[in-house]
Amino acid sequence: MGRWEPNAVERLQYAAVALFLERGYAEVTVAEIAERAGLTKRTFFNHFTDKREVIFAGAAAFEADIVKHLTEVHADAKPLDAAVQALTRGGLDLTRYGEAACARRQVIASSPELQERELIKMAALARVIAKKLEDRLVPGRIALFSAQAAIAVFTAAYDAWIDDITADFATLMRQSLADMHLAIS
Amino acid sequence: MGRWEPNAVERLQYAAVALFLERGYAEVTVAEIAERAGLTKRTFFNHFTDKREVIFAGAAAFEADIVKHLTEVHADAKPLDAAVQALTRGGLDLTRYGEAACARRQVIASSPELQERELIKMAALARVIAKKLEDRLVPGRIALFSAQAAIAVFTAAYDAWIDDITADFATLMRQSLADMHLAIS
DNA sequence: TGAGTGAGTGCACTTGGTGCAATGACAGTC
DNA sequence: GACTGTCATTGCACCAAGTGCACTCACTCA
Repeated sequence: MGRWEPNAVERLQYAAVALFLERGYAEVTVAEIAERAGLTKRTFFNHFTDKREVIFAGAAAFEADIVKHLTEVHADAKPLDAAVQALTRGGLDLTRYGEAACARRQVIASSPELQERELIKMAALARVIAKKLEDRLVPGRIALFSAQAAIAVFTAAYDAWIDDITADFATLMRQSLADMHLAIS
Repeated sequence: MGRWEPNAVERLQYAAVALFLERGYAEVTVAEIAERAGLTKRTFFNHFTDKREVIFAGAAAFEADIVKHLTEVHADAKPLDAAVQALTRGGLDLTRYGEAACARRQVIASSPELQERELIKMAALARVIAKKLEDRLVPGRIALFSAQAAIAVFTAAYDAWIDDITADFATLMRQSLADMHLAIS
């Protein structure tokens, strides 16, 4: 593979997921990922700030997608409902990448280091959602609680969807939200 | 300081917090922490699995404390109320260590790495609480949502208490819980 | 007094991660 | 066709986190 093959980032992500599935996150070195992608360790760190990040490169796009959906939700929706609607639409966008999503989820589930990173990405997403809710004049703490609850609803629904990839994601979200209401009531 | 001075773990924790406050988490090496504690880097890693963990050594005790309080909550309390009561009592136990808690919080707030670790500790605590709620015959997903909501309530109240260490923690928890109910309703 | 225990140590090693200078494929310009 | 600039990629040296293993040595107890 020549020095100037295109799509270095995609090749690194693909190689990383494949190797993590084969041998487990901790057993794979960055040098091995880079080698499989026909690149070097130095190039890996030009594209990703650390080893975990190769799995979370899509998070920024997902966050942007959620924010876009959130701006399109009817202005007088209650904050929790607004956040849940945006996450439902964002989740539906994700369901296009079914098999890749499963592989990714499996890798994350196998490594505490990756779970840490996922939690902080979700926490950051919650803060962004909360900020957008504040733009709708929702008080700060109510906005944050709504966003956090919506993220919890989304995470539960997404896990359920990974368990049965043929299920309808919007339905899973409705069920998850109903359970959240039962839990808080 | 001789080789057999007692309280190696406490000395390492104390040295770590002091150095992190002085120069920031990332700028301090494990070797420096160990040196200030009169020990070596190797000994540090005999006591803590990694550099972050020196800040979270108390988490296991806190978790055990919460579980104990939870078992003492009246059996027919609603799951969210049960979890919130247990976390309120656990939080009150924490308020004894006021100044140390502030320093710790400040260190964590200054480092994304430490925030990641804190999030996973809280997520683990939520799972433990959820499991105990399931022992009360609360359905799995309701239990998890209740526990996560209670943790969110606790975190908000704890942050408020750090802002004003003279405030009554139980009152802050009540206010935080009320806001959570407003957010979900 | 001598064996055993266990906390602490020294050392070599792997791996994640960074700074810096060099390379070389490509585009555009004269 | 030579010249120039750009930028992804690379090589290299280096630091710090973390580990395995053998060793030391203060203390205990028979």
